Amino acid sequence: MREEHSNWFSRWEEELPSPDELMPLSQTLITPDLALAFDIQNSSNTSPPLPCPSPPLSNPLPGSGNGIAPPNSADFGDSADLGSGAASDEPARTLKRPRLVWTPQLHKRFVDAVAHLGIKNAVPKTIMQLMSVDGLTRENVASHLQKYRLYLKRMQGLSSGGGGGGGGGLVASSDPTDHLFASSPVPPHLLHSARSTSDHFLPFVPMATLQQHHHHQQHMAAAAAAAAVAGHPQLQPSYHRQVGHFGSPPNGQFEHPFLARQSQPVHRMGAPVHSSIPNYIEDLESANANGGRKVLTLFPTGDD
DNA sequence: GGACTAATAT
DNA sequence: GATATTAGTC
Repeated sequence: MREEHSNWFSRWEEELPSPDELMPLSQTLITPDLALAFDIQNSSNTSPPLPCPSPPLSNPLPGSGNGIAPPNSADFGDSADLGSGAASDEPARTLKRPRLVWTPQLHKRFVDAVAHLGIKNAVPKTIMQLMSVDGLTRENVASHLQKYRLYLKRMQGLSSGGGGGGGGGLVASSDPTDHLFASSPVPPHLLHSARSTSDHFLPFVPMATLQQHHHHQQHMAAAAAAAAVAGHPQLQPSYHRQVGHFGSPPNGQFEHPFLARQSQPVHRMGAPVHSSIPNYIEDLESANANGGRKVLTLFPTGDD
């Protein structure tokens, strides 16, 4: 029974798409037209070599002299309407980003991050950093986290035999309810109601790297985790936030998915935790959802 | 002021 | 129903 713990993660890890599988996809959606329209050239690419092997930590500081994509550039309200000239320039900071769609893969990554952090330390900012998905904002994560917590709550209620409510005989097994959530296994320790950092389940998060002088407020554990996440110089997963805006390649360069594939020496140690969370690509889909809203879909390549 | 959560809006 | 946005709080 206890073995299940190491089991679930092992299985889970296996399920995780390998770096190879994850890389592709990316701008496949950027049609030649778009590229032309924006004068985008596929020179090599600007993204960092990313020799980072294990943890998906990264230092989310755009300011780096990378020359990579600045956090957010213009985002056009209507991508299709190149002519609109809305954001071609660089105003855009104020424009709204496309609605994010949580694909199963993206959600999986999310769960992975939460699992690694432990529900207690799993707060939007930290999760976001761990996921290191470009274009993903704290708000995105916060919103999703809110829903996810609700889901966990429900799960607990159901499995706890509480069932008092009109559950009837419904057990977790038969709940097609949250399709998305159901798509990813919920780490057992998440259901047990938050343990603490000291829990035997902390994957990486080397406290040794604490170098951030956090101010006050909030528990140190969270800060520690965050610091660890942010304070890893060598681990630079994928960091470029250029979501939803094909339009303004900061450097006028776009990296090619296939070209940019980072070689991730996924070395798995005995430890069940610490899967390498590679990189995700985003992809913009103009769905005429609401009065001309666009839908942003960050999706990984590889399938599940 | 930043970040978190819960509530509410779209 | 899924996300985004707002509001209150720490």
